[in-house]
Amino acid sequence: MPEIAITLPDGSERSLPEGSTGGDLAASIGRRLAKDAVVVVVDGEPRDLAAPLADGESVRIVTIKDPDVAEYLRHSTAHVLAQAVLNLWPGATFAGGPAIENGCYYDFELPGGATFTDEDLERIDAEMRRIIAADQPFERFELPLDEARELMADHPYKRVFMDLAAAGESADGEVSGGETISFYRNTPEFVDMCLGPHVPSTGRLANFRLTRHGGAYFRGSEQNPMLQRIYAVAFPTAGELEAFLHQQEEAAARDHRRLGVELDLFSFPEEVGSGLAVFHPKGGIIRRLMEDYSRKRHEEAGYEFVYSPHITKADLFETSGHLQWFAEGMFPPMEIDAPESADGEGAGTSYYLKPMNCPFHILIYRSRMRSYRELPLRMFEFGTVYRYEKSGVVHGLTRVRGMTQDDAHIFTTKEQMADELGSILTFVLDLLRDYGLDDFYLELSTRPPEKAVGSDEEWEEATSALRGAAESMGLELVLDEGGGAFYGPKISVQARDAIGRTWQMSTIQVDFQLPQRFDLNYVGADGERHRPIMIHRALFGSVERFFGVLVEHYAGAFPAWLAPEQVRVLPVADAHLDYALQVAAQLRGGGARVDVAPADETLGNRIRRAKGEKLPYVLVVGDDDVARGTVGVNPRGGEVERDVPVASFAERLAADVAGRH
RNA sequence: GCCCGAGUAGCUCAGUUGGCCAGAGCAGCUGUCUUGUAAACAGCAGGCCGUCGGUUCGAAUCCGACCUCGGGCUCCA
Repeated sequence: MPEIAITLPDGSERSLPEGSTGGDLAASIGRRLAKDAVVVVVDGEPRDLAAPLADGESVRIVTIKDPDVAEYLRHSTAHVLAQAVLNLWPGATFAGGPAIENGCYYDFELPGGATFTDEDLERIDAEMRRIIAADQPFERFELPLDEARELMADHPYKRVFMDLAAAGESADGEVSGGETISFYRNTPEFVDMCLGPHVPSTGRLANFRLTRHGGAYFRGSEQNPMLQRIYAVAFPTAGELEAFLHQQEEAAARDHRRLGVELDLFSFPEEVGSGLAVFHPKGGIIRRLMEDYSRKRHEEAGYEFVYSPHITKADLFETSGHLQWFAEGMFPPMEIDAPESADGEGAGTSYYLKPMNCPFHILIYRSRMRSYRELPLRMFEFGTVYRYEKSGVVHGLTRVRGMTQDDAHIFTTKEQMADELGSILTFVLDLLRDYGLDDFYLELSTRPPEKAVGSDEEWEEATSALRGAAESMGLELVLDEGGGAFYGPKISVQARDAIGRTWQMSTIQVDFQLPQRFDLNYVGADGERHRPIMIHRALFGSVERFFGVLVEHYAGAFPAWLAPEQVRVLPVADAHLDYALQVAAQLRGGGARVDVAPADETLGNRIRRAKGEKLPYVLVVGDDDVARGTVGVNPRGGEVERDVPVASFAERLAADVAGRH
């Protein structure tokens, strides 16, 4: 029998009979490997274990232990999900079902426009486990386009994918544009169109959980019908699934919406309106400290502070272009002196709530002639803006309709731009670190393919300046090709929090458009007028959002410098109250935020309350302390210490605050 | 904006197929207790059952609209 030669990743060669598959290869190496093999990667291309190998190919066997394997498991899990739904809902049809981070989803259309319920997920889960227990094989086959369309006669969305691919357009990875269409068959009844590869059989899939269901537009467009999507998470091992679910629980316990209520930080009164927050006194302390520190650092970094009103006449946003491009995201206008109240003479004036601060800062710039000697000119404002976010997107403090941006606009010459971008980025990252975030990556968004203002040279110059600044930070840089706004490229800073979630924080955006629209200029050393370049820069993004991120990052346990109440002094009995008040006064004299909880309740209960409120320090004072001038220190997350002199505790607290711990 | 779900006391939740006075725990208040490190005891008070309309002899419960919240899609200048 003729043999083929296969190269393995370690460079060694193996001979196998012609027609051997990846599975045969694994079996020829070892029984254990054959059992653990999931797919093979042939000359860089993933394939099914059952696909025949050819002479001279390089093959890597992907096993259950391989980090790449999750993607295949997830994709195969999606097929099982689809089969389960089609089994349970005769007449249902299905659209796309890709693997995604941590799992997969599948989109369906149920007969009669039905939707899924939570109970349905349980039924589907049970059916999926039945399919997995049956250990159905994934069998690949290919058909020419016309036969493929025939096979999917009952599934119009699948045929849309085929047509898209045939027309050379993106089919969302569901099908490629070749001569034939590939399918996978699990049972005589269930076939799904798919590029593959898949695990050899459904028995390999066990560690999944259905998580959510909801509506989703076909191919993500509001123009298309809404399908019903089911999400699953899936992992190679039960341990990974458990770990993931545990992490989800941990994240839920940190949810700033929940902690905001529990810790009495902020609320969203229904009477005020959706997406409009009020900050309670404890949240107010944190917010003020955040803002104060930011102001101090901005002042040191050469920013000048400006202020602007919350509303303005429509003209300003006509000039800026906001009404042309973003009117949908703005609150509707207030009509002042409308025609009916002005005896029909003349049009009324429209005032808008501002969605951005930049036009105001531009007017300040333009209020007089500017010299190159003034540049870079850095204007900073905690500017409150209002955006009419769509009703379905408002979410806690992270997506609101009224927010305060820590907004700065920097006007520079073209020559200064690169240096300025570098120092802004350094400034931003340093400041974020002071707030306790220290794990970042950067994203560079470049010119969008279609609409864009500014010349190619300008884009190139600004983009490379941004890239240079980003690279000099020594951080991971992700390219977001074509993801920039039409008016200029940008860098966004993504921060990973204490449990590894990423949040988009600061953005640094170059703007070619507004200096033009407002005809900004400065007089250069040559006596000629030149156009400045404008950089938009927000560090927190919005104070509200950053507040929410910090709540989640710290799980509500704010470091001493931000904690609303840093210390609570608990007298053991009434007899020790005077001493407790004295200790509190002494600490307060050093600038600490201290309260005393009198002995109306048991000590244990007062400790419990203070712990629930996540105070950095609880001090207990009794007879011994009164006698010796000491305190008992019960630090958050630490061991109780007795007989600590008040002065040394005060020093410790001061050190915490100074070190932002 | 679209699809699904939910709104009962400050918070977390019970409230059977529509049937008198709507319940609990925690929090709050008042007493008693005076305590050395995560829940002392007793009592009191607290709700137009999200809002408006409808069905009904009768609505927290059924129907509709609206508001708000949660999940998903789209969006996030």
